Parts: sequence; C-alpha cells; structure tokens
Amino acid sequence: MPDPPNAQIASLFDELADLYELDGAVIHRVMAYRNAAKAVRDAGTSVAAMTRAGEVTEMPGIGKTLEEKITALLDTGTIPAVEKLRAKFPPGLVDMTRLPGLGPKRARKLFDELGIDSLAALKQAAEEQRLRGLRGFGPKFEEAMLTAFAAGVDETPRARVLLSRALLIGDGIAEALRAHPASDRVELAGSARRMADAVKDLDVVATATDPPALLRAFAALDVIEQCSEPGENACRARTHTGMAVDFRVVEPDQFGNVLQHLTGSKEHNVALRERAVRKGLHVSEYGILDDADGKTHRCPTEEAVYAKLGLPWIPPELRENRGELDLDAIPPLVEMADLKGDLHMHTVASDGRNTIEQMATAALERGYEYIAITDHSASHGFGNDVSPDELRRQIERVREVNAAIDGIEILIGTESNIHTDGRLDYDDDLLAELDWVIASVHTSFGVGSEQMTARVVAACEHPSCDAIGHLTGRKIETRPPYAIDVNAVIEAAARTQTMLEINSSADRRDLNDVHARAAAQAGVRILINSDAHGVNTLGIVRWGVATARRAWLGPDQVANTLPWSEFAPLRKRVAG
DNA sequence: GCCGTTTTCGGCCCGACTGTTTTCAGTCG
Repeated sequence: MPDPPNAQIASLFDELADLYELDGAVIHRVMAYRNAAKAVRDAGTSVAAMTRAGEVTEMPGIGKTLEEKITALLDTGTIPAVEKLRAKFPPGLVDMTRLPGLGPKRARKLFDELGIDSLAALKQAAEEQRLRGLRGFGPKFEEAMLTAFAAGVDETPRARVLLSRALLIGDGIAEALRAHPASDRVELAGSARRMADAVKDLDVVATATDPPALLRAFAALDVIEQCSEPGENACRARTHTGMAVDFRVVEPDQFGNVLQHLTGSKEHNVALRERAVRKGLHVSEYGILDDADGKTHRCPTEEAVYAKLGLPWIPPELRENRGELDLDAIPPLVEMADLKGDLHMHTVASDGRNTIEQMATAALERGYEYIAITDHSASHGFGNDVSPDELRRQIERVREVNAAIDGIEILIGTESNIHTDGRLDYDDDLLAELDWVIASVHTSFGVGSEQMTARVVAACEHPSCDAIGHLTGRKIETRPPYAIDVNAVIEAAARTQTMLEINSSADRRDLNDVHARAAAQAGVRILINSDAHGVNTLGIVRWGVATARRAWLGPDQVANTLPWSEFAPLRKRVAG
C-alpha cells in the first residue's frame, strides 16, 4: 500500500474535526484537529514517512493521539474514529453547515429533533415551516435558509478568483483612491495582499482627511456595480465581475492595527494573539491592550504592531503561521528585480505568438542576461511542427539571432513532453546538441501516483534534462494536481542536480509555495519561469516571484537570479 | 487534543452580529 499523501491525511483530520464538532466535542479538541490538518497540509516532507520514523510528534500540533491515528491509517488504510463517526452522522449534515447562520450545533439539533440529514431535507422543512417550532429557531431562520437556497448554496460553491484577476481590480481601486484629494494612506489587505493563489474578496483600508468624501468616491468608482449605503467609516460593495469589496476608513493612529488585522491570515492572527497573551498583551483590530499598564496601545503602522509584540515586521506573504512568528529577523526574499534570466518560453515555432528576435528583444528590455527558447516538443499537440529536423533548423535560427543581438545570451532549448514511460522526445544526441532542456508532463495525467512519480523521476535522471516544468499540472480553481509523490521527485531532483521550476502562469504557480519551500530546503535549485507565449506575458513572473516569496525563498535559492557566467555551468551538460 | 520563561493540569484570540430571548448561545470573520 503506497503511503497516503499529506493532503489525504490533512483532509481526514479536517473531516474528523467536522464530525467531532457535530458530536458535541469541546471546541478546543475540534480546533486541535483543524490545526493538525493545516500543519500536515503545509508540511514540506512526507508526514507518513515522518510517522514511520517516529518523528511526527515533533511537528507543531501533532501529539501522541494524532500520531496513533496516522499510524492506524498507515497500517490499516483507515482511521477507526473516522469510520465510527461516519456511521453515526450522514454526510449531508456537514453539507448543511455550509448555509449561513447554520453551524454544527444547530445542524445537530435539526438532525436529532427533526431527522433532517441533508440539504434537500432542510429545504423542504423550511418550505413547510416546520423549523420554527424548534427552540432557538424562528421564522427569520426559515427565511434565511430559503434565501440561501434561492441564491444557490446547494449548488457548487462559487469559485475563488485568481490573484491576477483580483489584483487587476484591487490595485486599480487602491490607485484611484490614492489619487483622490481626500485620501491619505490607502492599502489593500486580506489574502490579496498576502499574494495567495486565489482570493474570495478584497479588503481596502484607508485613512482620509475627509472620510465621507472618500467613501462616496469609492462607491462611485466605475468598477463598482453596487455599494451598500456608506456608513460613517465603512461600506461593502460588489464589482461588475462579482467580487465583494470591503472598504474601511480608519483613524490614522489605528491604521497599523486595522491593516494587520485585515491582512491575516486567520491562522497567523490567532497564533500571534496566543503568543501575545503569554506576554500579557491582548491584540485586536483596535489596538494592543497591555496588562502592565491597562492601556490600549494604538499603532499607526504595522511595524509598530509587531514591534510592540517583540517581533520584526513580517512580510504579508509569510503570514500563514508556518513558522514566521519564530523568526528573530526576516530572511531576504526574492524580488522581481533579482531575476536575470527566463528559462521557459515559446515562439511561433510552436504555440507562441512572437518570434525568437521579438522574445529576445523584449527580454533584453526587461534587463535579462539570458533566456531559453523552449518550444513544445514534437509529440505534444502544440509542438507538432517541431519535428527533429525542424528543431535542427531552429537551433541554427537561434544561433543566428544570438549572434545578431548583443547583451543577452539566447539558449536553444525545448520543453520536452515526458512520455508515460519517462522517455523524453527527440533522440539523446539531438537533446545533447541543445543548450537547455526543460521537461514537463502534458499528457496522460491519470496514470496514477506510482507511475507518474516513476515517469518524472526517470526524466530527472536523463543526463540532458536540466529542469522539470510545472510539476503537478494543477490549474488553480479549475484542475487539481495529478497524483504524484512530490517528495520523491524532490529527492530525485536533489540527487540528480535537476532544477525544479516555479511556473509563473497565474493559474499554475506550480510548484506551489509548500512544495517550493520543501524543494529548496532539500537543496534543489529553483527556477522562476514565465512560460510566456508572447512578449506581453514575460512579466507574469510576478506571480512566480509571489509564490517563491510565500515559500520563503531568497535570491540565493533561485537559480535564475545568478548572472549568466554563474548560471551557465550549473547545467548538467556543462557540469557533467 | 495539544502544550508549557506562571503550568504535566488547566487553560486554549478577539470582537461583532443575529435571532431569539429576557441575558445569551451560536455563528462568523
């Protein structure tokens, strides 16, 4: 039996949390399971392997009991408590808690008293006004349920919005508000500020000389479709694209507290407050209450908030409670300006829109010292035209352009498909003639974890394979990663000196933050590549850089921050 | 269920809102 991936262990713990909550367990026990689920999901190495090694209780949030549960999962393929509770509560009960205002306590009551065990049964009971007889439930509750059903809560939940789309709106709003004469400071908060993969809504915080005027200006922005009646210092709006936007104007001396509070994440804030309590400090969005003097300290800046707690200012990308609160000093994080090359891009030879010359000129304008032209290989649909003979002609073309354009090294490469048996496209001789090979999976996603892992590990072992592209094949919000043992690939990449790419496409960001951090810790060299299909998308490395920063990567862990003279010898074909 | 510069037991972040209730539990972010 293959080891369960971290994601599977995490989702079982989350399910246990839901089930124990329905079972009426004390909330702190439920929270312990949720914390453990997050810790497992964010772990950079195999939790199953750690358990076998007897090291899993070293993880924060995993104690003896949870260790036993993971051990049971490894030994028997299941966790007894999960089986027992699944038998006790129908799955529809957890679905019911998706409704606004209906949590586990009330769902349990509906089940016990009225036998309601699914969204459908709940809807029918609300329509028949059978809920209002129950103590604690009234007509308003029935109405709220029916409103929620009418809005389609029982259908697929609304997808979150890609960061790139959210920031297009959020940055625009912030800029417009900054330009308004009544505004002072304006910042985006929330998960967009943390550069998460996708976001649910936008939070904007401001200070202003004339708050009502700024609130009115916000409501009148072109992107806003509708806005609540502006209150004294806040309003809630929806954009034409359907995004919710919360806007708050606050006192300047509290700006730091509110910005910190609204930036989150929830987990970061909870952990931050727990630590503060141990020092006699109580953190809220309004200030920091100090037991020592009984005063609430207001902070105009986030720096002041963290300083009061004895911490350095923590970059928003790190605020996920993944160890950032243990830092004495913040390590350097990679920036856009650090990038000196881009090792994955397409031209008209396959599915790109621009020529070699155009891509090279655009890269030069970005200040790059080197790029690799990596059109799709022949076995992939987009690369049908790049036959072996065509690739040989492309080698000549790239060499000519490289000679003609000063100031940038243009590598001839390929993005080779990885076949199901781990072979790359093109003969080894032809691959060896190239300057650079990045290998990616584009076909047969469903071969299963074992074969997929063996397939990519085999590619790592190829002497001409310099890097692996978009390792897990995920598309954020639309396609889950295919089954693959990422930790095994990381081990193989470290052993074979194969680089791993963070693909910067806004909907890929693959490696993700957790995997990229694990890979770097294992000594794998990371690349941040655009996978650009035209000159106008070279800049999407912004999203790859964001993922790298969320992975705690500094410039020294990202290979393409090196100048060409230092990057060139790292390639397997040169290093030998 | 986890955890420890107050602790191996007794705590476990903070505040707002809501509906139903006569003082608050449950839910949410």
